[in-house]
Amino acid sequence: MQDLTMLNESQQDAVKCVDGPVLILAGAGSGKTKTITSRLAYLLSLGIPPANTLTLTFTNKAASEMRERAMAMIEEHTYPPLLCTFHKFGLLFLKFHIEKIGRKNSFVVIDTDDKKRILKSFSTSTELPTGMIASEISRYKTSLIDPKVAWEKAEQKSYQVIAKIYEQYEDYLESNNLVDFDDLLVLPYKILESDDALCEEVSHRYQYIMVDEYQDTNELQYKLLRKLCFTHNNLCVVGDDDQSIYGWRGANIKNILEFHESFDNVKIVKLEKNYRSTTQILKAANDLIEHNRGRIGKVLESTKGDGKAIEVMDSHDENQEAHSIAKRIKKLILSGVSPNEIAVLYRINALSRSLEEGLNKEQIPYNMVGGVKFYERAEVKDVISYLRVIANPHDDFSIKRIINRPKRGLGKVTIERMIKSAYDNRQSIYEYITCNESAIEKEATKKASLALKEFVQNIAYIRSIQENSTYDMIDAIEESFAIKEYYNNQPDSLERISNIDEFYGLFRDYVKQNPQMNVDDFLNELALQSDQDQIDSENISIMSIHASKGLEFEYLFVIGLEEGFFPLIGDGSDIEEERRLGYVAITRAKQELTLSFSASRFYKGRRTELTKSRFLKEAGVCEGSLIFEKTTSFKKGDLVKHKIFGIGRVTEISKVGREFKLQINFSGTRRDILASFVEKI
DNA sequence: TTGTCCCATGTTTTT
DNA sequence: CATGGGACAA
Repeated sequence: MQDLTMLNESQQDAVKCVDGPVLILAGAGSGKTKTITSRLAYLLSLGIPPANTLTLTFTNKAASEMRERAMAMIEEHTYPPLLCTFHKFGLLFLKFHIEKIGRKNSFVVIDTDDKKRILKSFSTSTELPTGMIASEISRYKTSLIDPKVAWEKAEQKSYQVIAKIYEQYEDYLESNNLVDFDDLLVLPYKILESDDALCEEVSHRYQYIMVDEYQDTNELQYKLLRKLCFTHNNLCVVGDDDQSIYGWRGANIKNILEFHESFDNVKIVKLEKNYRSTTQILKAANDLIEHNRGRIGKVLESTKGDGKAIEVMDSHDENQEAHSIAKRIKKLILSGVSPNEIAVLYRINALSRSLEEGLNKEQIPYNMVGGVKFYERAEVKDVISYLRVIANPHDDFSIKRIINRPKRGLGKVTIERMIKSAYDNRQSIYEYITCNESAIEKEATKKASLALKEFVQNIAYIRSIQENSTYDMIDAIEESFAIKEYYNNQPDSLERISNIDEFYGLFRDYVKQNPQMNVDDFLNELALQSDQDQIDSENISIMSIHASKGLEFEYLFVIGLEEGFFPLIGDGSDIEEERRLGYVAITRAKQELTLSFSASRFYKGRRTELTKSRFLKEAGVCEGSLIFEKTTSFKKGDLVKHKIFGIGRVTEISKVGREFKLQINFSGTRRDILASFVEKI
């Protein structure tokens, strides 16, 4: 029997509830991962075969962390339980069952960027932004609304347009045997729904299901889970309604709020003991989240003692803010704090710029989490497209990406014409080029048709190498297509080339370690991979609050606590979700928390005056009105610059209403000017 | 076909 | 400010 003495009472409760639906409300820092992994180990120790369990997470990072911790607890010879992301599960499922809906299991998984490219290639005339079309389509798909219904339901013209594009998109995916991220959940659901026998078999197979971060599940994931557990309802979901911060991308907080009504005899276990933060920090978090109405309700209790008071820092502008934070961080590091115990969080990525400058000035190395993902960089995606074409030359989608990269003298017109001819001939682009040499010579310039001929020959050549050795393929690719050479003459060449090399290395490693897998498997696995796990343990971290979920730091700074920035106000913004975001931010801190706001910021090309965030007051860390009590960083004697009058020196400072008026000496002429019109130099 | 310049635009992000 | 996309010239 699994040893549970390391767990507190409620954690043990959660672990021991094996049968039936269980909701574990796990507050921030309450030992959630420990509880889930212990529960998994406990299930196995009861004699439940590992293959009959299924544990689902949202990110690969969470999945691997859990796997690691669970494996440490269970006996070594045990067959590993299935523990993966929702999407990986969908991928595995489709590999086995996609043929039931008349598709081949050699499908290719496309990412968001691919999706947008496809959509862009359709919408020749619409003014609708591609991103918006993409997210609407995603919404339709995850709500199981097919294009026809979408069209019928569309009242506005723009939604009719979207419905049409949606239809075209679905046809495109099917005819090219592509699968997008939504399909990884939608298609398994559709298959299960149309095949009761299979549904029963699958449900029977996964006798014990656990879901992590349940507050982030969407409608479709809920439905899928219902299918998976319908014969037994042994479903254990773990989450925190106060940490639901992905509503904007379809997460449905109702899933967790109404879990006890959706299933019969739900057992609820609350984990409210917090092992992470001091009482002061938790009090602020509790006070803040208290202001939300739509929540189950729980109060975190600290085990770490009172701690230091939360500090509220105010600055004149973002540069001063960055400077002060950099100096504080420097002091912490000099006093012996390890840099990896320090982090700075922000609500929107745009705020990172000034922060980075401030850290650079103090020569503090930092590690920015998030940003452009490795596998999403243009140069890496180019190489991936080459691999896809080599694996399957009829992959028109990937051919289109690389056909003129490196530049082969093919223009938009030539390519379009060729695609159309290929389409009319019912051939793939590759087939068309190989079989219709004479037609191409008529359609394209001499240079272009020669280039095309060489292109398909090279592909065929590499395919022949691949049959003998996948490993040697890389050299042949680089030799034939000179992708690195191409990027050599582009901006950021050094970085791009090293990314390509890194990717080549990854591919070689994969081939070595999985000799039985083919290129397709590698590519599909890649599509589901993100690379945020490489947090550099040597440096301090800076990241968005979203990216900080699940992490913790001894010393934490949160910047940009101003109305409009945090809470962020805009269309589609939800004040309760903003508040939950604030809750997530605060609960990342273990020992010391500093909240910072600035009287003004330079954003979207203009300087805006700001008032401090209502969250400061709601968290009880800042008394007084929301109207920002202005300060000025100008001193008598400062050199300042005015757009018209040029450089001058401050001789007098006074207050006019809530503004500051400076008397400035511009080479002998004294003028009264409002502080916001001059810059310090 | 490709390179350059100007204008519009501007959350959060995983799979 | 900084980036991307469209228009236009070479």
